[in-house]
Order: sequence, then structure tokens, then C-alpha cells
Amino acid sequence: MLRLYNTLTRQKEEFKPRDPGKVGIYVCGVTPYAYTHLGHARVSVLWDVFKRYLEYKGFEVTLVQNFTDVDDKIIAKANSEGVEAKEIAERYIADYFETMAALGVRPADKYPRVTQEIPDIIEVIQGLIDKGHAYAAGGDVYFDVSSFPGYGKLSGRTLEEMEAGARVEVSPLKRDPLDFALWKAAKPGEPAWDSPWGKGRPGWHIECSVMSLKYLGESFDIHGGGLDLVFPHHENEIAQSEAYTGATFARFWVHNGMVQVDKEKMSKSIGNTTAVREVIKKWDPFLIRFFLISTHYRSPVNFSPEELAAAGKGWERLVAAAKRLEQVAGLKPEASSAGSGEIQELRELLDRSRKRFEEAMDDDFNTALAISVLYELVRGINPYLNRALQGEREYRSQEWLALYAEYRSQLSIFGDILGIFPEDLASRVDSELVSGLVELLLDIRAQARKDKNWSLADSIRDRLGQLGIEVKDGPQGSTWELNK
RNA sequence: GGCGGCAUAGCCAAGUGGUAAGGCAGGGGUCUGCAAAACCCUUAUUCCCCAGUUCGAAUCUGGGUGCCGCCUCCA
Repeated sequence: MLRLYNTLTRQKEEFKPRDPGKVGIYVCGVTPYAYTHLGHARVSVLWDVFKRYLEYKGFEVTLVQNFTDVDDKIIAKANSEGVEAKEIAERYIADYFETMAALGVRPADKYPRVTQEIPDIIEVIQGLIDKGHAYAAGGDVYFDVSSFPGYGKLSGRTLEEMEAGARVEVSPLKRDPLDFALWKAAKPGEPAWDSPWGKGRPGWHIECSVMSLKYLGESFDIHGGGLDLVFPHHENEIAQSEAYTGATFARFWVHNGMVQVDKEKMSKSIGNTTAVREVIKKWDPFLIRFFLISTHYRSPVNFSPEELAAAGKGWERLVAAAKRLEQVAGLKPEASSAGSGEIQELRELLDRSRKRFEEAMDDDFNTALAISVLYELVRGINPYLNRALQGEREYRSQEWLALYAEYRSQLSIFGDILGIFPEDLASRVDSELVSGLVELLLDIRAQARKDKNWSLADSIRDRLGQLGIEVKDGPQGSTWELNK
């Protein structure tokens, strides 16, 4: 049973989908006017993992993530470069897709864009006017906050409190300072579409209401996004949508914590963003994923090279174990008696791990706890893998090889859900020919070592090292590992 | 100023009433021609402080301190 923290109720609730077996998710995507940064990466990686886990649980998941491809920032950027707004949006949308591919994020099911949904948006705005929830003023259209009694229920504040805050934008066209724009009249030179209120473009919040309702329907299951969107964006989405349909907008609101730098939020307006395209030049993209999910999604995660390096050490241990499991899968069984007691214990560890992994993920997607299960698995099997790879015959029996195969499969299932293992792990590790040749060289080297011919032994190790094959000597023999 | 959240070892980080997961770093060890890896042991009598509830609290309540987010664009 999956339990999810719902921002709306501020507690964990049992998750039951609207339609049995199916889950509809809408996640607020990016405004493409700058390179994709780690904050964007966190949201996307998170929902990629959540979707994979829900699919593992047997749900059919529809994930919708939008692009806000027209807004003030895009227009400003376009003006400063002397190009069309569309060109700016296209450039950074392309960067977003490239970044996501590098991070192993599987594509969402639908990526709607504001500029391609204008007629639907106009229809909803007109509907809101007709129902008395919105009013046109000077070519703009504003949502009348006072007409929606539930305003403030997501962010937990009342109209009075917000009025007192007094940092809201004052516009002479608004009846109330808290009213927000559904439609903005075009200024000269801005991208604009025809509408009943004259040329203009949609306000920021209306797109998400329109697109989520269009692609997921009323009362869809989960609406996600960064914690910084709770107010005003998501609050406004609820007001518009529920005023329009009269039905609950989204059933679960799931918000992730911010990526921080020096304990401060990473954001474009502060100017402390780190573009993912730069980060992955120095760090493995799968380590970035691992790092981003090694903290619970609702907590902030601080980004620094030191913390990334520390996480990297642990991650490398998991990857190394996964590689060893691939290698061992290529061994031929030896006829020898097995240590059945040890095998029994290891099989119990395996069974327990499945349960603990699922319990962790079921508890509000506790990826940090889930990762600890992988470490337990690896710590359990590692000693035996080493013995098998070093040639100890009793650890290469049919029974042991079968157990390794189970571990390999289980680790790969967990790894796939979290997406933390490079996908070409198997192909990198093994082709029969490579294995055979490396084994041959290691046999020769073993003889050289026996003869204390260290220069030959070291030369073989060094030259294999240059080819990316790392040789490691152990008490019973040598093992090897293929690195990038 | 208003609203919300968080404070756990040197660092990162799980844990919402039953006696402190996991990772990194550090120390010790197994192994060892050298190197690397792997594994074992070890590192918080204690969870920001003070009071309270309870047989029992890191976990609940009240007060304090510090940090973060939102109230303007933001994932």
C-alpha cells in the first residue's frame, strides 16, 4: 500500500487512483529561457523514479509535463538577442531533452506547450468569465479571487493574511491586489494571439489548469512540482480549475524540496544555478541521479562537489558489485559441493530485501531508505563473488551460480527503478571473447607472478589497465573489471 | 511583518511513542611482491536548548534558539 504526503492535507495519505490500475500525473515543467539546471533535473529524475516504481507496482501511468514556452522572461531574452521568442524556447527545450536523455530520464507521455493550446485556454477563460469568476479589464482578463471561497487552501493561508503580506503587485486594472491574470494584453512586438479581449497571450497559471484537465481529466491523481510553486502557481491553478469545473482539481499534491547551493535555493533569479550540461562533463550522469535521490524528495538537497564526491564513493561500490554480478553470470559451473547453509542465508537476505525496498518506496517514496537496501544486498553477496571470480571452485557450483543470478536480477530490478546503473553495464562487462582473452592473459600473468617475474606481471596489468581493464589481485587469484 | 518547513555522529542521511538504518571520511584488522578492491570490527548512552505528557519520546505538547522556503519570476 502506497502512502503519499499530500500538501493539501499536510499528512501522508493512502494512495488510491481515480481509475483502478491507472495513475494520471501532471508535473509542472520548465520555462525554457536558460539551460536546464539541477533544480529542474531533480524534479524530472524524481518523477521518473516515481513513475518507474508505480509501473513496477503494476499501475499504468500517464505522466504529463508541460513547457511554458511563452512568458515575460522568454520575451526579454529574445529581445536582448534580437531573435524571435519561439527560437529561444526551442533552443532551451532542446537542451532540456538532451539533458534528460543524458540523465536517463524516460520521456513523459505528453509534453504540452502553451503556444499549442491557445484555443483551449481561451475557451476556459471565457467559461470563467461566464461563470462570474473572472473579468476583462483593459485587454487583460483577471481571475476574481474573492469569488472562490477555497482560495488559500493549498498554501494554508487566508485572504486576510495575504492582504496583510502586502507584497502583491498593484495594478490599477485589478479589483483586488490578489487577483491574477488569466490573459495579458499584448505590448507592441510581443508574441500575441487573437482573443475575444483583443490580441494577447495567456497568463502563467491558466495553461497548467487547461492542459492537465485536457490530458488527464477532472480530479486526476497527482499533481507534482517544486515546493516553490505551491504559492501562487498551484494555489491559482486550483482556484481556476475548480471554479471552472466545480470538481476537485487534483487529488494529491506532491511537492519536492529545493536543490540548494551553500544552503541557499538554486534559482535562476538568484543566479546561482548550475547547468546540468556542465555538471555532466565532470561527473557521471548516473551519479547525479543517485545523488539527487539519496535524500528524501521533500527535503532540500545541497549541491557541492564535496558532497557529490562522497556520494560517488558509495555509488561506485554499488556499480562495481553490479558489474561483478554480470561477470559471474558468464562463469561455467564447476562440479563441487555447495555451502548450502550460506546459500540459504543469502536467499533469505534476498527475500527480505525485496520486502524492505517496497516498504521504503511505499512510504512516501523513501528513496534514501530504499538505497540502503541495495547496500545490504551488495555487502551480503560481495565476499562470495570475489571468491568465485578468484577461481575458488566451491563458489562456482551450480547452486552458487544460480544464487548469483538471483542477486543479479534483483539488483538490476532495484537499479532500474532508481535508474542508478549505467544502462550498458552488461555489454560493457562481457563478451565471451573478451573474457576468454583476459582470462588467458591473467593465467600467463599468474605464472609470471609465481616465477616472481614482477616486471612481466606488472606490464600485463598496466597494459590491460590502459585498455580499461583493471586487474586486482586477491589471495586466491586475480579478478578483473572493465571500466570506461 | 505573515504563513509553512527543518534542526540526528567530523560530513551526508533514514527513522512520528518502545529503547538510534545506510553512506562518506577516520581508527583497527583480514588479504598482500607492489597496487587496487572486497570483507570484518570500530566511531551518537544520545537525536539544538528548556519545561511538560507518558511505564516509556529523537518521535507528542508548550516555550526558546538557529537555519531554510513561500508571500515577486522560479522546479
